[in-house]
Amino acid sequence: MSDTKQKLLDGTVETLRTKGIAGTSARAIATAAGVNQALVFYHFGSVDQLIDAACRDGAGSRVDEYHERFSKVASLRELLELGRALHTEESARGNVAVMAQVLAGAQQDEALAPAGRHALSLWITEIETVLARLLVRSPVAEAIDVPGLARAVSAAFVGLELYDGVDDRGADQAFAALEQFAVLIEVAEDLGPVARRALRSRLRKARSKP
Amino acid sequence: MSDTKQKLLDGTVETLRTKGIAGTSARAIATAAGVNQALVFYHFGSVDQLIDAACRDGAGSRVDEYHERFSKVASLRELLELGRALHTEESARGNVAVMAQVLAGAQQDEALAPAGRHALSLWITEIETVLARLLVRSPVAEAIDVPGLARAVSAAFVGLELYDGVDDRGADQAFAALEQFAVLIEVAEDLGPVARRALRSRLRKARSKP
DNA sequence: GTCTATAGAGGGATAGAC
DNA sequence: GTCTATCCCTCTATAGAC
Repeated sequence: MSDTKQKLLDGTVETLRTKGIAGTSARAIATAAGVNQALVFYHFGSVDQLIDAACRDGAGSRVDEYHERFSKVASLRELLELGRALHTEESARGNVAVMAQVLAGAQQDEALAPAGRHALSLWITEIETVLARLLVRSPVAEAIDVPGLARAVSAAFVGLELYDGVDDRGADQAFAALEQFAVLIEVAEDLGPVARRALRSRLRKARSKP
Repeated sequence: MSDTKQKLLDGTVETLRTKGIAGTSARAIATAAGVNQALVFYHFGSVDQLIDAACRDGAGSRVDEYHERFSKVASLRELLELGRALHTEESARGNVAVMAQVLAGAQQDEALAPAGRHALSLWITEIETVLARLLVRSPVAEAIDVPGLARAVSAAFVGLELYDGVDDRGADQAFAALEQFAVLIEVAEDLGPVARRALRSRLRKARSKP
């Protein structure tokens, strides 16, 4: 990867973070990257294609970076704690914010949708793996579709990022409530055999008549 | 409220929905509203101020509209069902999508932040009221901060809206998982006195050493 | 209140020199 | 690969006629 191409990729992430999808133009990106504006089109064809590439590059390297920490998570509470840490760390570096901007742009711009979908899918896969590992043989996993839950958690994370941008105290409160939630599930995980059997039968009943 | 002002408010919502925050210009709004572009500035001063007004107007009337249905919700499962119905109905009319676009824009544009915060706060208040009513005297309410949970739910809803825009099948899966989740909590709500006492003591222990 | 016209900035994209 | 220069478009905002 040539130096200029990487500068443009990094400059795009930077611009999306600081100016949002509405302010991300070829000129703004080139300024952030410290290169000539015409190089956006020479190397990537169009602004949309550059955003696509930058989104994939950024999300890929960031997920790789967090992979080890995900793999060490041993409980739902720890997963929520990692989520909160990730939220804090990434607010500064801005990868979740970038994904939120691309997703917002992708609602109307078909060219951005694949990148947004792909970036989010990387996080979903990571979270799905952890959840599957944590919930194996638990009554919770019997009741809940884990891939679906991973998608809900990932989407919620993006929403919390946007909420944090307009009300950081409210977002803190939301994160705190979710951590209390994790405790609740862990308690359910750890029920004695009698309660567990009762829970299972209740869940079966609820699922058979949805 | 003059006819033109209302046309501009409606046109702004329409434009945010169909073109996103990046494509919402005075000209685009005026075209959608069927009025002259200069009237944006005559009536509202600037595009940002018009978006602010439109966001408040749209969210206010939509929350009013759903208020009765929220007040009739009798269980968490019904709340999730209403959430899913709301998501489906609003995908067409676009108020949640509009809020997502304003929140995305508000990350960088200080002028949009109050409107995004306000619109979301209306939904949060509604959900908080329902949750407080549903969880009164339940072991769940003892463990979880209800205002925080309402914020998490509302933010998650915005994230799911964005996710739906790039992967509607994945979003469906996420909603389904959350509905299964509600069943799980209802089961916990409905434990016998012995299990309930055990749950409480576990929660107390978990909270005392967080 | 509503219109036309326009200033002045910024946008995507390309041609062509180096 | 990189640069300047440029075309043509859209943008916000305002001035001024009606």
